[in-house]
Amino acid sequence: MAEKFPEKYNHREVEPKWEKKWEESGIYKAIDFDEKPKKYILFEFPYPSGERLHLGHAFSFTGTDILARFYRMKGFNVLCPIGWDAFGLPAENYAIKTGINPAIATAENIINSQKQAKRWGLSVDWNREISTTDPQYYKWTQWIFLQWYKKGLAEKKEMPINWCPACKIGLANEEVIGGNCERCGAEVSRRTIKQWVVKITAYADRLIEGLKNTDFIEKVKASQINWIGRSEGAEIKFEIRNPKSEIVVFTTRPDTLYGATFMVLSPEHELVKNIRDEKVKKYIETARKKSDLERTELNKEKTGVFSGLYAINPATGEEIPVWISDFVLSSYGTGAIMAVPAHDQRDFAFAKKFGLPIVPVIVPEGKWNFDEKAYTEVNEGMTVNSPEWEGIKPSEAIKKALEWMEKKAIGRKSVSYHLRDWIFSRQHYWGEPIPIVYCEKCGEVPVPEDQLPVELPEVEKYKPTDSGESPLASVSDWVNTKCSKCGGPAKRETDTMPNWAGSDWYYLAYPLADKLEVQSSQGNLFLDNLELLKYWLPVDIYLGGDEHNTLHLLYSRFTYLFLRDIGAVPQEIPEPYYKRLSHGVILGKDGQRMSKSRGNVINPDEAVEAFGADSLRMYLLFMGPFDYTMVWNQENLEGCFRFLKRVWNLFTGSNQSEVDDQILLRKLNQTIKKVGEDIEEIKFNTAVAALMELLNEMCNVECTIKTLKTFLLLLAPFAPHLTEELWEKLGNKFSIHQQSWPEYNPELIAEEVAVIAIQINGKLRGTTEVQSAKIRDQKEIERIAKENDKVKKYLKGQEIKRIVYVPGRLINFVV
RNA sequence: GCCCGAGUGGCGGAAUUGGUAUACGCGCAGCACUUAAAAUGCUGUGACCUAAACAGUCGUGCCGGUUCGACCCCGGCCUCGGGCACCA
Repeated sequence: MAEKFPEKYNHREVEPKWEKKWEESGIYKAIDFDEKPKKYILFEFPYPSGERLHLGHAFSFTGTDILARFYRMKGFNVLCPIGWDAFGLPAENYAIKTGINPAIATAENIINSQKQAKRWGLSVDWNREISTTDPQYYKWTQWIFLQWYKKGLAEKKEMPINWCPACKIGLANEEVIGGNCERCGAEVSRRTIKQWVVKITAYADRLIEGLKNTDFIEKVKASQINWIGRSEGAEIKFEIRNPKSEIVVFTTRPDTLYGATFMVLSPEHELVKNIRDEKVKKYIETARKKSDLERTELNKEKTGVFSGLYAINPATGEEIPVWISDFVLSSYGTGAIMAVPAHDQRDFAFAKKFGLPIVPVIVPEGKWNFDEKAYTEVNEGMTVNSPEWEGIKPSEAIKKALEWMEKKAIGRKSVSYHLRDWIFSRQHYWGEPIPIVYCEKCGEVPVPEDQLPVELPEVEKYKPTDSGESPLASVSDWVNTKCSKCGGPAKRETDTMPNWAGSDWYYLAYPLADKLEVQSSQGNLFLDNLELLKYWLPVDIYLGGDEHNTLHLLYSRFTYLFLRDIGAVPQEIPEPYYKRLSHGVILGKDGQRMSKSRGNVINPDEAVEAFGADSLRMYLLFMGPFDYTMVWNQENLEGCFRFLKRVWNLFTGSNQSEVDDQILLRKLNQTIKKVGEDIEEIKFNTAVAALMELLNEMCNVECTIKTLKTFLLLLAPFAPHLTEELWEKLGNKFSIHQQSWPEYNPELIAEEVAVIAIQINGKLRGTTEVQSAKIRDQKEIERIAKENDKVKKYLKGQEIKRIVYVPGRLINFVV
């Protein structure tokens, strides 16, 4: 019998007590090369901002923590780490406002965030904590960049970028909010400047193919594939006689070549640069001034200008005019198109506006008015006016057209991608310096690897300079350096890396965390530790938000594939993440996204103070499916608090019995099965419900000590503090979180009696209880069912045409 | 426009993937304890019909289909949420 402990459930006492003990005892340590099977469970590391960690963090971290605790109990060597993605704009903006060095503000925020995370009862391995702003960390972020550089995947290039005229800096796409600068709100325009670019497009196909080595949920795979946007088609050459030149276009519809009645070049196209015509020059000038937003928002009304050039349609041999319009993008395909207004809606709109001819080369099966709309169907209709591929389906004509073009050497198969190369420069201060110097003699020179890291110097002003350069440009001590090749004077690159750079490889840093601190300048973090990486990789379960399903996931997968190509990560492991799960979003109680301006922000720390971390954890998981968008409801949180109080009171009471209650034993075994399966399937809400059901039954009877212990074990991942306390009070040794997950007895799960539904024509008319042993005996069930009074009533005077019996479930009489 | 996801009581959501719709929780109502309230415990709670119980009818966004049987599968819509978008 357990001792009596009649005091009230006091989370304020219980929770900090155990958090301290867990920290001192280090029970959540992940062990390198342990014999137990490993499980690498990862949540997206947070950004430690002045706002502290928010409810969304508490939610996703808790979900991850349930998995970590569960798999630990299941006998796995679990790695569940935490770190800080600490470079980035918020810290820099804060520095601009206050003049406080971002390094100091960030360090402070990290301390506060650590306190929060610990207070939530997360079972992370704090020995492996990392921060992207630590020079020993970003040394390797820079090293990866140098490897790209060596392999020709990183280069400095003239690129059109988003430009904020007020802040005088280039902005990444993610820093442009609705066409305006995220920082100052000014309207963003386009500007071409020299930028570091990483050729992620070289990996486009492999990033698609690699998905088959993962177990990502469908929507994640879909978003990756969508973003890459692979499309197959053809490149076709169009000759220009005067002046002699040619235009190459990319098209997915080579079958419509006979219908190409004009061509369109993007304003940035090479050929356009030599045209002297005033109207053309003017058009190009206005196009340049337009922001991306304007260019795409004006999609209703097409603009354009005739170039004065004519090209030869290689199929018809006819001359067709070449136009210039900004609806053709310079960054996709070849920056030029053949326009087939009869079979492309955009070309159609352009032709209508400028009175260009529309020539159908595919006839639909039904009626079609080519004066109203383009016909774009590929799998229906028949080609016409196309001597080389006449009278066949467009999809077949595509193949024939390709063959014909290849034979005639005017075109070939080609693939295009929506994916663009990755602009890697930022004119910000608070980021990793790009390890390149510019020597007067030798030109662009990479910093030798043994001189890494190139440390970020302190600056006085965090705003960019008037020239649009990074604030680093003004630190002359730092900028002026020596060339590693010739020893002559050189200047450092002053652009820094984007926020993605540090998060590209952080999942590799956790297994290597202790190596980060002690590495020598000669050693190589990756190459020297391949075996360790091989032990821990891949990440078994990666939990994150939908907002990172495309870019972060793509960039980090690309980084991994690249590192694998150069042998820096294990060859045996093709992808960094095996399973990717996305968590949902919690809205404020008004059903709106939480934001300071709306005043609907729920502070997780307040909830923890009022009801305890365990209550909050239970509630976050119980509120709905883990990947749903859900609305915060304080009353439901209190319901979970009540549940924990009832648990406490049950254990406080002295209603223990010596003998197992058979009904309870069955429920207990069913619950062991259910909770375990639900956790594995990320159905936390129903796992919690099952625990509540079990508690309800336990409250109605006297329980054995064994039952009580088992219940605690099942609850342990969800309410780690409470269960640890009660575990101790039952007289057990520390810690409940080092116990094994309970096993269930399959024989005890089966119900003794089955309730069988009786249907007439599929409508429920009654139920009957049958001994489980008899459920296979259809004759017997039929007999019992027919004796049911209600059934008798319905069957009276009816002829039974058919009887459907589902063993143990229902019997249906068809009359 | 394209690609995902979702529509179930007063509310959040369950439903062994074709087999008794609404588990669990919240809310609400009643009762017990209390001088009273809070807390706690117990009972009830889809709608309609009925004095009530029984019985019955309806019921998972809408219309139709398949099936002995459909929240679940098929066809056609509607609404909401998220992402992408002049990508040739």
